[in-house]
Amino acid sequence: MPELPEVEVVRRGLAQWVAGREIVSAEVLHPRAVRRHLAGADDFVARVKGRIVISAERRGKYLWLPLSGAEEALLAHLGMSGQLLVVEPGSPPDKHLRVRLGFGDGGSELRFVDQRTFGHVMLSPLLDGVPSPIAHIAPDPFEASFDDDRFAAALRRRRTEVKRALLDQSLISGVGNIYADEALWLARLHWARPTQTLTRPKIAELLAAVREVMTAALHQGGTSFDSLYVNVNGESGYFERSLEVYGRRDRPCSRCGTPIMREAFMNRSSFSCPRCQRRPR
DNA sequence: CGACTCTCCTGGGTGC
DNA sequence: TGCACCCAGGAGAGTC
Repeated sequence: MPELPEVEVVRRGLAQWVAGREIVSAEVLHPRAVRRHLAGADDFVARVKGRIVISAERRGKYLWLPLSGAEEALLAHLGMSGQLLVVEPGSPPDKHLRVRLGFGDGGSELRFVDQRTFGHVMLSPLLDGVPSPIAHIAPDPFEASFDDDRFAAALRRRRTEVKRALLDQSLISGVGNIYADEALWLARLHWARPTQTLTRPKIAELLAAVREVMTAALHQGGTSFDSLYVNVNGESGYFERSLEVYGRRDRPCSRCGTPIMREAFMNRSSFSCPRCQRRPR
């Protein structure tokens, strides 16, 4: 599942392999992939043609490619299973190929591949450099505009559980189920801890944990990156080697040896150490 | 507005 | 071997 670190690896790949190139052809193979482009697939195709990709940007789990001409960007979200692949033209089509872009230099093409189709691409206006459909989400914790004190104040005003708040992209963007569990483990917080009981030092510790697990993941994701492969779909190797709790039910906590437990929460899984992360009363 | 649930989707795994 | 079912989960839409 691509969260902030995986999406950042993709962004770097796009900046390296796609920026500066002119889009000359586009093909939408599955309408659901452009469902948020309300003017439709034909409009999407017509409007990306002839545009030069200026750069590759990211906020949280969203990626966008500002395009030449009007203040517009090609906005993408990978959902659960989305990949952006840079491949040689004519290479065999992937089973779940949804959108294909070709470039004027005749070189590699950009493919959006997505098995579960939770991801999407669209063309959207840029307002102050940010695509309008994501104007409502908060900066991610690696942006200069992310304000730790503001986050702490907003978190303490909430009347909810800390994990639910971490997953709320309007409070902090880029955190998904996996890194939420990992950061909570590192900060020794149970996912059900009421946000209004968190002290400011504890929130600072939690933010540091979020940054630490994501930075570690980014370093590992970056190392598996090679020339024509812009995909990182949560399969960078970080999953296998470095996760402390996610997906590790019944395996020993690396701090205390207690078996990790899995609980259902928000229709998904939460993994935690019952000893290091005491459930609130 | 805040808190919360529902819904979208596919394919691998599992139990009978 | 077939089939029903469960599970993974981001985030917008909808409810209260």
